[in-house]
Amino acid sequence: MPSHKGRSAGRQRLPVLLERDELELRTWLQLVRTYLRMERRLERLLEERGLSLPQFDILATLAMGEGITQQELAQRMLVTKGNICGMIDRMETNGWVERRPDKQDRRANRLFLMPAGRKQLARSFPDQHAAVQEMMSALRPEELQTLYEFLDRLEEDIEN
Amino acid sequence: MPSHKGRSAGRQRLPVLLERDELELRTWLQLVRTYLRMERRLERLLEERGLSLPQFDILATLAMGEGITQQELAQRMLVTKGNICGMIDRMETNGWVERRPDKQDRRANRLFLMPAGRKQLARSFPDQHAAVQEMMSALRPEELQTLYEFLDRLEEDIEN
DNA sequence: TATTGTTATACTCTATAACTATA
DNA sequence: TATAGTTATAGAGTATAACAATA
Repeated sequence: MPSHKGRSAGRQRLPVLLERDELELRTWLQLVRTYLRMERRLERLLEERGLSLPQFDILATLAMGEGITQQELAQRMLVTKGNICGMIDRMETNGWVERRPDKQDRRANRLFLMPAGRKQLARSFPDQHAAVQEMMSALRPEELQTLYEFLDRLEEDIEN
Repeated sequence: MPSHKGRSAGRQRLPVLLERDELELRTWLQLVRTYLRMERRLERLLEERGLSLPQFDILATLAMGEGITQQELAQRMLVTKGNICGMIDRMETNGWVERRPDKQDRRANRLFLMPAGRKQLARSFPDQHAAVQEMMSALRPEELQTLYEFLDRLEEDIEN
């Protein structure tokens, strides 16, 4: 069982600009490091399936609720509509998703998963899931629950 | 004081692939959302100063310890050496950093901050710091400490 | 007028692979 | 042989801004 006091070679230390022990900043820097480590590993896994992380996110988002518009997708993913347009272009070319014009509002497209997209998600999801389970195993369930609540509260504070 | 139970419009929900309450995955998804929100906000701030987040990271890393090699920088930032080479090119063009050949090992470059780089860091750091402080204010000090420890343990588990 | 989506443009970050110089 | 750095190439993701169609 690893101690959390250990330091390995590549670890960053606090900037010289910080004289005092700045808990907020230290926590943010640790959040970045931890996130990046996990992200890189998950990206590697997805890459084997020919998926980028944003593409996986789009597939997963559509699996949660098909029929959203590109604008809605852009807002959920915190990117611009022009960005989403290009990403959907690529994913539609691959046959993973489909644009269907909205009958009521003819400006809008509704987005749907195609069989190939479902298949991609179904194939890559178990890997992602297993990797996440493994990476999270350093924390006990009650600790995970606490971590989740802390992160949730942080996010709420930001979006307001 | 915001409750952590609230749900706003753009929040994602769990994929349909998940029947049970998967704490690990739910926590990871929340980590992603929280990280992205904070990252976007900090990127906006840096953008006003003409800095990208990776560039800021490099400046901050060098401020922590000048004279590291490109290879060492690549390892700390979890990217390839070719990547670092291009980034240092851009930053050297801007006069922010400098390559100095290592006398002992003539294959290697040692990286140093230039006055303009120090100035960039000194100008952007207070903004970043204040934003981090504000975003982290949803948690009390003892909660921040706990969050830090959890993240640290997670990272250790991954890098081993 | 406002909104949805598209297009054009540009830039950063990222990776891989082949290459040079040095160890 | 192995390592540090460079270069060339490629691609994704991101943004902005101007545009068309529709509301």
